Amino acid sequence: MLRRSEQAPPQAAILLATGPVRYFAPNCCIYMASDAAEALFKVVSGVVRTVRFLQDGKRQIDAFYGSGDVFGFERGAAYTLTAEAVSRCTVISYNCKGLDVLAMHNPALTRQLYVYTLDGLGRAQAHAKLLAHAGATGKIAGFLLECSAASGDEHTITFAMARQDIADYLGMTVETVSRALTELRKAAFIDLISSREINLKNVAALRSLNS
Amino acid sequence: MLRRSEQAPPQAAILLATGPVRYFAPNCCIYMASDAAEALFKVVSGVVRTVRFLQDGKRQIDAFYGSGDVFGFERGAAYTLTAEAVSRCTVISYNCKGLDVLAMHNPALTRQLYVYTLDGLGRAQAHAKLLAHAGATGKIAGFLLECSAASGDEHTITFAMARQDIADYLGMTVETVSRALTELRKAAFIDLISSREINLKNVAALRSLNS
DNA sequence: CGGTTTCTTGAACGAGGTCAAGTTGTGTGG
DNA sequence: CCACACAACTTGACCTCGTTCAAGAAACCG
Repeated sequence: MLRRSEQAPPQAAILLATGPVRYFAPNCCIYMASDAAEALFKVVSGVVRTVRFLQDGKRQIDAFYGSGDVFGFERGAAYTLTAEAVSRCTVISYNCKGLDVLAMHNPALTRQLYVYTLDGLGRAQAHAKLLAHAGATGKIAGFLLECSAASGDEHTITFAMARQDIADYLGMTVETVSRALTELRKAAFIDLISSREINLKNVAALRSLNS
Repeated sequence: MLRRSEQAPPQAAILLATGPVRYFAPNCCIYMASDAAEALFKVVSGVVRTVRFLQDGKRQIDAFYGSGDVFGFERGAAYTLTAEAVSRCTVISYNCKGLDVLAMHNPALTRQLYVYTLDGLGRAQAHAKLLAHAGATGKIAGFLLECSAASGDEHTITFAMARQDIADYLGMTVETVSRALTELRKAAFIDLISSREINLKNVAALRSLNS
């Protein structure tokens, strides 16, 4: 998650240029599951999460999106997930119908959409890998590495999200997240600068934990 | 998984028409992780799995593909997963470079690829939902519902895959899979006709377990 | 500075993993 | 067609790890 899209071809500018810009405060809803899927979104700044609410009241986070990432892709006519702002954030929305019309005349745009979807696919597969990975410490290690790769900074991570968000993303409880982090700190693999800021001291060790 | 692609637009025929057909015996390797990602594949008959092998020797199954499904999509130049035949199966391979050339002149084909990728995305998200879902019985219930949706037959499922495959797909052990199935049988939600054939007696109950 | 939320830590419990044995199923050769 | 060998599946007993419940510490905000 938070993986920065690789440098986008010129065509991507179309997406950036044409849609209205919108601002959201933390925890604000961008769209709801079952809403008509009329727009794609591109994150300009801040972090967005897509969420699923289960019958028993539990919450699952499907993905986090950082600047440059595009979200809102749907196979059907309605969103299957809810999108919310994690931090204060800015997104560009792009109307799908308009996009379709444009794509008719612009194969390169269609191709660009295809590549963004591939990004999402890789992201979802990496997420499944983390979830299937037995062991709380390994999951957290993998999550930290994802964050590190997304931020660009190899060694310092600044979380936009709370512990509860991390827990719901990894399918565990806040308590276990906390314990796993202190365990990694005691092993001297990381430093907990503050609750939202972490220093990776031994990336190789984290990588081996994650497999 | 095993979700049958919704009826493909005419353009899909391009994919079907142009590539060489290949046959695989059970457990045969179709491509390996780190191989050059030169082809997409479409399943004609049988079932295929994509697999990830972890350092500790454990195996994760990323997805199952049944007839009509397309697999082999990659963001980069190499496959990140290994594809293997679950049962004896027939697939059509399609060279990616040729596809690129075609797509230049055929926006509809590019769009079709885009839709197939959306399929994969939805599949991966559903998988993540299952994996994050705490509770062995709930996971199995969700898996059975996926299989039922894929097969078309609402009530009878015939597995192509072994228990170990199910376990590696759901991130649990064979023993737990077995126990969860007998639990569902004792609750009279399913009938175990044989080890590879299951009858869903109470779909509503399964659905509520899965949430 | 007080109040609220977030984060961490502790203790007890329970679901799932592990190890081991038994059962069923399948394919092969006599 | 049966006997045998091997693989797949099921079941049981035990133990580990993560959840749950509860309390305390730290950060955030009015």
